[in-house]
Amino acid sequence: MSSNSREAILAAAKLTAQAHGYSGLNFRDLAAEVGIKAASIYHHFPSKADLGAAVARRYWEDSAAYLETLLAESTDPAACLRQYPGTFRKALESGNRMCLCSFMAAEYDDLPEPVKKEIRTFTDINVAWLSKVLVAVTALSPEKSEPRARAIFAAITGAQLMARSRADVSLYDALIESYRAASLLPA
Amino acid sequence: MSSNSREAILAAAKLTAQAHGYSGLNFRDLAAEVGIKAASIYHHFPSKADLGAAVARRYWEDSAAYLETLLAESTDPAACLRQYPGTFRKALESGNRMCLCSFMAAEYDDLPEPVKKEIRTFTDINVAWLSKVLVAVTALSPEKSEPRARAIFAAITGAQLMARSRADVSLYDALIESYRAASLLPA
DNA sequence: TTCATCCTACCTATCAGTTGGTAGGTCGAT
DNA sequence: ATCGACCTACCAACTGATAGGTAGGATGAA
Repeated sequence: MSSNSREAILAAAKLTAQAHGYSGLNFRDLAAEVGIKAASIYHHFPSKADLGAAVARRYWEDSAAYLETLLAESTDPAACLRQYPGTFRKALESGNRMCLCSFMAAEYDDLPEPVKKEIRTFTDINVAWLSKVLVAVTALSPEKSEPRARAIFAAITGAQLMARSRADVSLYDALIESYRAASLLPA
Repeated sequence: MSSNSREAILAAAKLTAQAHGYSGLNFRDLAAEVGIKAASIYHHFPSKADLGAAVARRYWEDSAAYLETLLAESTDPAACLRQYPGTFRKALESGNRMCLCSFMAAEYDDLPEPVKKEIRTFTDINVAWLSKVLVAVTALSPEKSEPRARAIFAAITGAQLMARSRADVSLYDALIESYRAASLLPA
């Protein structure tokens, strides 16, 4: 068992943050979901900022691992790229949530610095992955693939936001399809 | 003078909401900025939800008026379309704010219904305008221009979010340029 | 083997600060 | 005398955070 609560707290905080952001996180609700008292969370995380940073860090670590697995298990980078938008679709599917870091990007100015840092890292990892895959898939040079990668990531973030505010996953799919039709994303 | 405070409250609330969202709005800070006491705001707006809805409504009304003026004063729809991303740039320029409705789209699930309604209207107006202009500028049919309009709007929202989280207006410009290069937006 | 010590993982109780909101009063202009 | 615009003085609910305590297991020396 040892420190199982820590994992439970991280998991619950992730779900809440995906739906209500960093400011939507509160120790009492979080504790209730985990089955402990609010004060006990401080045993695992010294402050809300630490908890937020830990959640965001875990989030990009998992994302990075998933993206690397995707590339490692496939011989076709183009197929990986096609799957990429789907990774952001999952959150929308279950409970109209969205990518933790896309959400927190909106709150960015009000975030504690440690949390900001993890959010930036999430973006950087995604842009780097996209850029790498774009070089393999398209005729884009490394210098041109990075701006393109950033554009794709930003556009996907926007698609999540729009689909979420209509509580309509199919709108997300339609937007991604439009991005392909407009050749922002390779078809 | 009459009810000048009402306008001052709306103006201050707009700026705050663009920087910190609906949940970031609070009556005490708002009142202090306007120069009255918190309780006096209730004389003009019966609740926070009403204030939020009024701010969002005023926001899309101003946007709609501006967009129509843009079209009316120009004989070239293509020039209007080129100017469109610039309307979202202004908020980023001054104080790293963003479009009120793009921000509130993130908080959407926690918004009171009257506020949600105004946010949807803002999106609808923008998509309708873009769609109309796209028909005039490109060879897209009305049926194909609306999905494209939605894609453009979503992508611009994402660009705002990304630029804001890096506090870098030039990143916004670069993203818009990438959208044009990828022919999501007409060049 | 026993006992003192320490640690982990929680608890209760409480804090100060902030939130949206209300009750009831003041005051000047019409 | 009425009324719009504003005030003071509250309130309950909720926020992140702290102080101090407890039960139970591990550790290590006698």
